[in-house]
Amino acid sequence: MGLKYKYKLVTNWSELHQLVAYCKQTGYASTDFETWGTNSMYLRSYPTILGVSFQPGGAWIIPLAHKESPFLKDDEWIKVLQYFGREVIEDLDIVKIGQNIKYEMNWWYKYGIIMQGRVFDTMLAKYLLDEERPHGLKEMVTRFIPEFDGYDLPGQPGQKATTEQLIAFWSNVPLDELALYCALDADLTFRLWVFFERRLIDNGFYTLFRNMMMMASRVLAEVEWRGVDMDRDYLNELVGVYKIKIDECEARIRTNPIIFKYERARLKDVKKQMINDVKAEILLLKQTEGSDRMIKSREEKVSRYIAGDYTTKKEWEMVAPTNFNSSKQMIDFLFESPEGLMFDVIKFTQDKNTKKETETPSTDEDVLNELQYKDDSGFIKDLLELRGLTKLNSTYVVGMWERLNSKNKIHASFLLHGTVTGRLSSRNPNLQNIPRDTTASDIKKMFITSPGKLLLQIDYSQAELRILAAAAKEPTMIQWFKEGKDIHLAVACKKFNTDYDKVKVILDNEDHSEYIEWKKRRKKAKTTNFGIVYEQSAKGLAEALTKEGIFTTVNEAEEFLNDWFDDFPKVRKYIDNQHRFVKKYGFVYNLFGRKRRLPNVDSNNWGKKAEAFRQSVNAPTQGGASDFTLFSSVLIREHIRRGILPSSLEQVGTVHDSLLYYINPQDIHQAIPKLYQICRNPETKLWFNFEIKGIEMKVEFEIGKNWGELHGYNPQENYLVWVA
DNA sequence: AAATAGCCGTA
DNA sequence: GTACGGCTATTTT
Repeated sequence: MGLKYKYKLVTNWSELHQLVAYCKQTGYASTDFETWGTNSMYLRSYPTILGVSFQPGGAWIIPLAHKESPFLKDDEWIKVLQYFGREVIEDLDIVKIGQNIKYEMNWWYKYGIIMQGRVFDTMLAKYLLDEERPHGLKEMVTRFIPEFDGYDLPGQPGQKATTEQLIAFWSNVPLDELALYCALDADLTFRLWVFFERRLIDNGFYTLFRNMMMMASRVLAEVEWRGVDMDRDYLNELVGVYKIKIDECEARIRTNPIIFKYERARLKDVKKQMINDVKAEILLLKQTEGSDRMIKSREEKVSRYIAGDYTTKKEWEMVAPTNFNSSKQMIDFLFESPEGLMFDVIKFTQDKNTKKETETPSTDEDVLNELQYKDDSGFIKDLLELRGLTKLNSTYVVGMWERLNSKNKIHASFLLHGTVTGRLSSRNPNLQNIPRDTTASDIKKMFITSPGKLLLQIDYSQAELRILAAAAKEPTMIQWFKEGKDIHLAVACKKFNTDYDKVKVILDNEDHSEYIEWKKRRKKAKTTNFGIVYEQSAKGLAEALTKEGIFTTVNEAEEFLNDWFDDFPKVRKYIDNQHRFVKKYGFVYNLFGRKRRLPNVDSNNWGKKAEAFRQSVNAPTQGGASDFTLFSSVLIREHIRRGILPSSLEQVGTVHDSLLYYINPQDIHQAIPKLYQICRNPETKLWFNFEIKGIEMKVEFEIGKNWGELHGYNPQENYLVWVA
């Protein structure tokens, strides 16, 4: 980089006092940890240095557990860190600035420091101002402070580096090198704050930033720090069960005569090809003088191949048994090889950049389901089963097992900047895609509670449709929601011109002659309702319904959609309005003032353009619904802090429109009515200066000992006996 | 070693 | 037909 940049190294307590004094004087502290280990929850991880900037243009460095640190003896660095934490991080009058400050909060937790007072996260500021990735500090510096473009700590291991490589690297970075890098991080973060704060205010995002994003950041830091408890014994059991299931399934496939035949023919071909390749080489070598030795070695190779004697890794790979996890190999077996099944290709995969079909045949679940009818060997059925099992096993069984720490907990990260709509994302692991019990009834049961506690799940029902109805001011839909009707059923009743209460009676009686018919009709309506939110085409809706076991033609789906819009004309109008708006301005807002920029409305690529228009309707709907959930979690935390909700209530997760908590059983009956009030009608007027007219959100409560076995809240229940 | 492709789990 | 993240195989660097 060749930049002249100075930082000040703190080498004794008097300099530390000086630094604290400066922070108090300016009222600002932009901080950045460099650490050994990326996750503060790991017992063995620790911070190596802390960079602190109290004004733009420079930074001080506090060496902590770094091996050149002057505070190594008797772990004095912990006292140093805690002193700075108490004096600065816990000082209500000092503004804390950081890039991804939730991460810093979790490091402070580790040493008993609770970040307090005003907090400013440059990453989340940037996210509100521009929701498209990347949101990294490096990228922001490139964009906004180009004179520092490209600064970095050289020689960092890549993303796939092993633990050993990471240890080797981070244990050996010299203090001066690390300090320079860290100082730049802290200083440049400070400089970004300077104009981000201004821009947030100018663009009308300040309320959303302060009252939602920064508050949620604290909520999620606590969620991550707490982690979720896992049933290790049960998980161990599952590991065994899945291994057996997969082995059996694979054995069934391998002994299938059709595979046997294909495998033999394929290996013969491969071998022939390998030998031919070497023979061609020999022919080529024979034209050159003095290559006798090379020819000799290749002739030996040929005889080795003939004898089936392979030595190199590459050779073994070529003659390896068919890998049923490989879509490439499955394409060969299903569609291309004369020794295989020679099915007609059903569809091709889609290029996600151009949104166009590729030339690669698809072997996804839909395709296999269709092929299953033409396959009498049983292979497709087994392949579908194997796919399902290996997916569940690698991601959720072995995957979770590998993440268990010594306290039988898992600490995921919840990202506030993970999506373009305002939803959260979760990773390491993703706790938002754990299979439901209809997919795999055994997986969710591995998520349990701490001893003596119960799980409490708060669900928003039909959140997106309610938001859509409110945004569109659609009177019929609003009326139905107000009456507490099952919206999907109500839509079905309207469509089939039948009285709602009459159908309700039918659906309460499984033996009724029209029971199945109305079940189907409700499903049809539900799928259509979802389709509306995504702006699905008639073709897409027909496919979706057929997939759900309700065969529908495109014409019929089109009729269904037309009827839907006739019933809810204001929704059609709303969609048109969104399209007009985005065409005019290139962006849309949701109820909370969150912005979705969609420059692709002017794209020359038809597919991208159409997608942008769909997003102009979906983003505010999806984002609005998730903002309600997120805001509820903020309010719940505030009520706990004020003592209005019990302190035993601890959030452990969230999945888009539901919140997951632990709670002491004796607190449940006291907490539920308050939670109901908070979630059903959050104080949006007070905090965000808007109200949704006429619509109240609907929340449901479920309680259980594990995530896989939840039961609806019952005011009469004695939950104390559940933990006995 | 890193990036991409395909598939599939969730709301 | 919106919004994600993880795993595995394969291709690219």
